[in-house]
Order: sequence, then structure tokens, then C-alpha cells
Amino acid sequence: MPYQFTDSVPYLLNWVGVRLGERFSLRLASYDITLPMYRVLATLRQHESKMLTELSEMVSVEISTLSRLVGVLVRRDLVTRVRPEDNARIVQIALTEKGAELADELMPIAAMFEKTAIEGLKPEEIKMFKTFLRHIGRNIGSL
Amino acid sequence: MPYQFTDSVPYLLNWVGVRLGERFSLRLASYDITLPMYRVLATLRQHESKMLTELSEMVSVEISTLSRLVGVLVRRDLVTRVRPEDNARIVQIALTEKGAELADELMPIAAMFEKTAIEGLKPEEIKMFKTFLRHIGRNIGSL
DNA sequence: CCACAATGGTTGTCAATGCAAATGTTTCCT
DNA sequence: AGGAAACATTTGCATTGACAACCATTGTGG
Repeated sequence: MPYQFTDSVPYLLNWVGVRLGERFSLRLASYDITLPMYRVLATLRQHESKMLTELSEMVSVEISTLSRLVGVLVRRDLVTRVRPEDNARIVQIALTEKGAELADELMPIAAMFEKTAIEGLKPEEIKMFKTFLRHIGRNIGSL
Repeated sequence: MPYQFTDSVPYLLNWVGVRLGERFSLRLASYDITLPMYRVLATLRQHESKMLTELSEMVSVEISTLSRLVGVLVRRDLVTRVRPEDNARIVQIALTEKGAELADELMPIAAMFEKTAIEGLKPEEIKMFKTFLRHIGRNIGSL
């Protein structure tokens, strides 16, 4: 059997990923929040405080882009950006009260969204699916 | 158990997808080809000829962006863009000889790449994984 | 058969992105 | 201690990409 591009894992992954992103962006639009913004808020909601580099790795946004993005989030009073006393080269990003509230409002929507997306898959299938994804994620190092 | 963002399907999907794309882009760089370009070539390799809108849907690239992208591929003599006699509002995109040759050179690399990415998963697991992806893909309509 | 809606594609414009260089900070080595 | 290397972030600049407005063609209902 020949290699079929549109049947390949990277293709399918991208196709589904892009569409999920598009759809969810639409939902976020009414909150005046972009998808990368949401990713930052949601990540911080579960990690308290992260430096820029860590955040960049987690949300898959290029660090210079993220630097600017954090800038707008600070201006909107959704996150804080502080240089710790004991280490002046890093910057800690954390949610403000307002940012935490927004995250708490948005995350249930994301949860519902995901629920609809994986509708029809059995719990153990979802578990497997995530395991496969993480497995591929680990393999990426050897690419 | 609370909803954990970094454990969600959309997050994992994006995380893995972005990284696969980044890595493969690096491979393509030596051919002076970008990832979206590769996607166009590979799609056409398996579909002969597509109109712009269909191509846009398949490669997940916004149509105006794709219009310009096709422009550069035409200039590089990798694809042709013709308005059929019988329907002058559509445009058919097809590979040139040169484009087909390039696709044939690149696709085995992509195949190897994928092989490495899914290393360690059993054939039936890969099959399941793709089934899950397609299933989610179909659900997206109801988002 | 003709106005008008719908479809397919291109172009103008501006915001988002990414790379590279610059800046400041800490760590490491001798 | 002193300077080089490594690290974390920011900024400048050029490219990319998205959205909207637009043009051209085809399809449709009265």
C-alpha cells in the first residue's frame, strides 16, 4: 500500500487540531480573548506562576510572541509580570484576581467543548487516545 | 477530578501537532519548501487536480493565503493554475512534472518522519489512533 | 430572460508571528 | 575575583497570515 498523505498521522492531527482551534476561537471571541490568550490563562490557572520560557513551552507560542502577548494581558489586568528579588533575569507570570475569575468562567466552556468533540468515544478509548498522543509527544525528541 | 487544561484533548493535540510541524519544517527547509507548500504538493499528488476551495479545506490553509501561496508555486513551476473553459469562475490546481517529482522526493521523507513519530505503537494502536482522530473530526461539525 | 442571489477567487490592509540582534543577569571556570 | 559562557527576556524588522472588500461568473426565481 502506498503512502497516502491525507491518511498520515501528522495530516490528521493538523486537520483536527486546526478545526478545533478555529471553533473554540469563535466561542472565545465574545469574551474578547484569543486562543493563545486562553491557553495562557488556563495554564496559569493550574500552575500558579510560571516564567516566560516555561509558559512558552507549555502553550506552544514562540517566546517573543508570548512576551508581547503577556504585555497585553498585563495591560488588561489579567496577569502580573514580576521579576523576583532573588533572580532578576527571569520574570514570573501569574494570574490576577480578575484573570483567575475569567479563567474560571472560560474553562467550563472548554470542558463542554471538549466533551462534544470526543462524544461517542468510550472513556477507555479517550484514555488510550491521550496515551498515544503523549507517546508521540515523547518520540518527537528523536526527530 | 477537576478539569486539567494540559490534560485536555485539544491541548495535547495542539502541543503534539505544533511540534511535529516544527520538526518537519526543518527537514523541508533544505528543499526551500515550507510546510504549507508541502501539504499542497502532497495533496495534489494524490488527487490529481483540485479547485482552490477544495484544496483550502484539505490543507487547512485560509483561502486568501492559499491563493497567494499557489501564486508562488506557479512561479516556481511546481503547479499549474487554470480556469477551465466550461467554468470560468473556478480554478484548477494541478502538479507540473517538476512538482510531481518534488512530491515524490519529499513524501518518502515524510513517511520516514511519521514512522519515527509513531515508533513504539503497535499497528492496531495506530489504526485506533487514526480512527479516534477521524471520529473527533466528524464531531467537529456539531461544535 | 433578466434581475439578483450565490459561488469562487483575488487583492488591500493591518495585526500577528518569527527570527535575529541587543540587553541584562547569573553561573561557571580558572 | 574576573571574564567568558549560558540563560531569560525584550525589541527591531521583515514576513506571514487573516479579514474584509471587491470583481467575475454562474445559478435561480419570477
